[in-house]
Amino acid sequence: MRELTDLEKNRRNKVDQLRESGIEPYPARCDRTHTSAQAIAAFERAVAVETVPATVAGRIRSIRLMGKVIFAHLEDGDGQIQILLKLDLLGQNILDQFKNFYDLGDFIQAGGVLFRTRSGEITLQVEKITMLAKAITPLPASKETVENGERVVHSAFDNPEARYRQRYADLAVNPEVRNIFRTRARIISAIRDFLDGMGFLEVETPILQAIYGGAAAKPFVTHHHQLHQDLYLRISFELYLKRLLVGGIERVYEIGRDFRNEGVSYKHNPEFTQLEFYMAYADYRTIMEIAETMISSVAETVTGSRQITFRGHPVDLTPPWPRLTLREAIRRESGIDIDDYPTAELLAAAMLEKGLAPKAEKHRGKLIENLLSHFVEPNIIQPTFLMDYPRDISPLAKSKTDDLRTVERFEGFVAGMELCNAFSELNDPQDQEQRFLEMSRSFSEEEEDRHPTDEDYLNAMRYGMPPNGGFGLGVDRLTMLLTNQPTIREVILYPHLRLKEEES
RNA sequence: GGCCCACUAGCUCAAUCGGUAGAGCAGCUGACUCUUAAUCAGUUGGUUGAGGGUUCGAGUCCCCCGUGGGUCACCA
Repeated sequence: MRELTDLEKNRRNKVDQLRESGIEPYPARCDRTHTSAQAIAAFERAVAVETVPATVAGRIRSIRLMGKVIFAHLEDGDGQIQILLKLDLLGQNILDQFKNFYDLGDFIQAGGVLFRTRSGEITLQVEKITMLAKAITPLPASKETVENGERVVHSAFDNPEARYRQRYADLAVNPEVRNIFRTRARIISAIRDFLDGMGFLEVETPILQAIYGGAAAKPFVTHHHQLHQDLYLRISFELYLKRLLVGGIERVYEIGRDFRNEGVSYKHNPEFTQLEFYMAYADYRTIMEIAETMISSVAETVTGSRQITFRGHPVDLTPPWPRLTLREAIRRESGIDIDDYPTAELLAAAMLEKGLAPKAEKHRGKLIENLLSHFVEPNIIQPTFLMDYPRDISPLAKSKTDDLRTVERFEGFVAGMELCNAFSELNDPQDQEQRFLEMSRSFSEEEEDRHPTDEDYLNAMRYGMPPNGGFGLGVDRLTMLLTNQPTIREVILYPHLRLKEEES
């Protein structure tokens, strides 16, 4: 247990003193009649005909002692409202009690009547004031003022580590952080509305999986004690969702958490929120149209526009998005035409000339992915679909009929990030079995990267799976885009942080 | 995992060449009946992320560790 600071000890003593004088500093009930916004609206509606009584509740965010009068601002979920305590109305005892026992950060309740101050601010003239929850630890100091219509924050609590570790304090003092998460919730609602409107069924599939699959990632491993069985946290929903197509559900989606045991970065968190949907009788071209329609309409619902600004760049999400083959995009950005280098060795040599240092043991598809992430991805600011990917990095996608080395797959890029990934799903059980075999062969040297073959998935597919298109979207990245945040940590409430060494 | 940067009061930040650790806000005491970063006067508060070293003397230089940020690598 951490020792309290002097400031905290001081406040804790106030709790004791309040109790000694018969006041409970943490009462179970309050009787708020208005939020701050409701109170202000009620006063504006009343047009000074009558007095408007109201009881508001919230956190004390500022106090201005003026001798025989005290101004303060309360903050609640709707915003802030000013309160005024006057000596002639409340008496010396109440005023002294406020001065001695009420601090910034305390939750209080204030009842009285609304009026407008000389400077024009709608304010509650307090008749009764009650402590609702005494704060022991002072909030990280921050003061704000409005200058020329701009909100200026002084001494803002902005150390990223402290903010992420103590997100509660971050949210309490930084309203713009609260807004990010409101927007995030609206994004997810908008996605649901969109898909529900198309007749998709939302489902939940296992997070604990005996056999993981559906993506290229290392899993987290856990263990079921009673069953004596290792389990993996899912790295994707894909294989479970597509089984549902076999079961006759034609349109299905899931929004949930994936877990990938890999490096963290400004666009990677070990757990992240993914949307996947699968649609029978659709192929990747149909999915592409749905993707651009969905993302742009979510943007419009949430931000009011299909044109947004991301880190200073105007980004226009209005469909249709440009479509470009992966081969063409790489050729434009790097000068390498991958079709000129049919083997991994030749391609690696060409990449070496361009200043890349590809690992010799990589296979060709991985090298192409390298080219994509190095030359192409950072340069795509406007939304763009890259299509037609190498078969050997797309084991669940259907090959193009005229080119067996290439599959019907696309990824959507915006603002230098991969946002979504989709393909015409492979539904030929023999082909799928073959792909699984190829995968386990080509990675047999690196135990760590090997993925187990999901026999049951093949069983399902042998019952017959309708042709379908599938789609995956990084919800956190979409949120970054629509809230203009430079790192994924800003759009995840509790991003992964290393355990901090405790001092004993 | 590599490299670079940061870590100083509750918060945000200073501290010259290695020479007494400082400011604003918060806190505390007082003045003030329309303030809103209120104002004014006074005042408390520090194991400079941890540990070790060099030195007469270390926030500052060296070593090591921790955490965070950035970047590169990794990510069938």
